[in-house]
Amino acid sequence: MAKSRSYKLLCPIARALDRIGDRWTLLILRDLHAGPARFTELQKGLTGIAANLLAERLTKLVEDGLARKTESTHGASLYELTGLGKKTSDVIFELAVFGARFQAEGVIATPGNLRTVATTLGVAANRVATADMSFDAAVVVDGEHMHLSVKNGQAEMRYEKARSPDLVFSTTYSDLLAVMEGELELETFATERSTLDVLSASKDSEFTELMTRITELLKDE
Amino acid sequence: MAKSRSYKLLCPIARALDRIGDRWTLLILRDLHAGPARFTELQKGLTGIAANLLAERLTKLVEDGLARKTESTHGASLYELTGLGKKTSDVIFELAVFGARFQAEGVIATPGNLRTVATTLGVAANRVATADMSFDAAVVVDGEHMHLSVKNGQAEMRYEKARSPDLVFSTTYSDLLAVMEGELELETFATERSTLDVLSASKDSEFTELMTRITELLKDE
DNA sequence: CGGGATCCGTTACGATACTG
DNA sequence: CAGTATCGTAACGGATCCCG
Repeated sequence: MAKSRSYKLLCPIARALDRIGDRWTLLILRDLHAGPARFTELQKGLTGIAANLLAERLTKLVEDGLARKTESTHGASLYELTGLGKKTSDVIFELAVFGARFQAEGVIATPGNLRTVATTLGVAANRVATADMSFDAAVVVDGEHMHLSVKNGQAEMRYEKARSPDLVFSTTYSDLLAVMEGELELETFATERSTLDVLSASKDSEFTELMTRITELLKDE
Repeated sequence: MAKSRSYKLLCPIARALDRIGDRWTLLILRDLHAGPARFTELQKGLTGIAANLLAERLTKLVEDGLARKTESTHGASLYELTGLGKKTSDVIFELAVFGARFQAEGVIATPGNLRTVATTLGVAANRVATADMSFDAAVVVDGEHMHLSVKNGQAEMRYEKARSPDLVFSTTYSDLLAVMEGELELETFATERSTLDVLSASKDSEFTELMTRITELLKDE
């Protein structure tokens, strides 16, 4: 079971690719970085993946210790990253930064869910979060709920509803992409293309600061 | 020409993988980070790659603007990274860090040349170099010559002979791997398993500091 | 209905051989 | 030396079926 060609080379990069270099594997990890997910949920987010491939990849991720399968109640299996799996966030972040240089081309499939957005924003936020920031934000994109929590210089974005957020930030997927790609001014985006409901005073400036830093991060090519 | 399945997904990570996610592509980039190389030289370093695959991948890298082919004199073609291609160094560095957690397993092929080592050390050095460092080091591993130049907080390792180095550091591939994997103490490595010929005074402490920082970088998992 | 397993046509890979 | 050509094999992709 679980194939995958191995490079069998004595090099850390090759060893990394033997674990996470297979087709789809990094995208599966990407979606898992947004929190535990079920098989069908992953399949929806990874437009076009075949069921057998997703099953194979998940099996290998579990074998390699990057993910774990937790059977919750009545066989409803949940996949989540292990500590080792979470270490891939830096790789994923650098891929996102590199990929942000290119325009989307040709016919593009819309993802079945926005886990991809959650992770991309999450790893970016984690890079720019400062120690003095501390808040819980509900981020709503095209009606899908995400939960960004920042504390102690660490940021984490989960694809789930926030219970008691300090603020609620709402926008659309296309506007978010536009601002990421530099085609929409952050100013316009913040004032006209999104809404920010502040529930807890003084947290909004921290959130705005974080968003500003993220766009700057992607800007310096 | 130049196939490669495309994810066609609206996500920066998928866009990155459409460029550099194909099998072998990241390893080719790895070797190119050690400086311009010829077809056969790349083929030697990438143990096991088929000639047609290497040709296909190089064509695609050129098409995508990550590499360029410079016909020098009598048809002796050289491949080198473009500015865009060099931007992959962060991705490669993070892959190396992640891969360094795993032990080499099973039957492993020895690389035909040590470009892989040059790049791995080079990207690591680039992360830990400080602005006050400035030297040219000749690094010799198993008789293969590399050139590490550090200046203005930037480090670059090339797979070539240094012309006028400030120091010459010699060791073996297996000892280098052992110290990277934490199986050999840096102290033992530096005093017994390698030689350091200082040609220019005061540069040796800078080099030692750099090496210390690299091993520490890989240590904090 | 969620979570796969099985089957099968298509595509990419890998090894070897061959050519300018 | 720098690839191209060929071909068997392995992996992918899509669909269907199955089981709790």
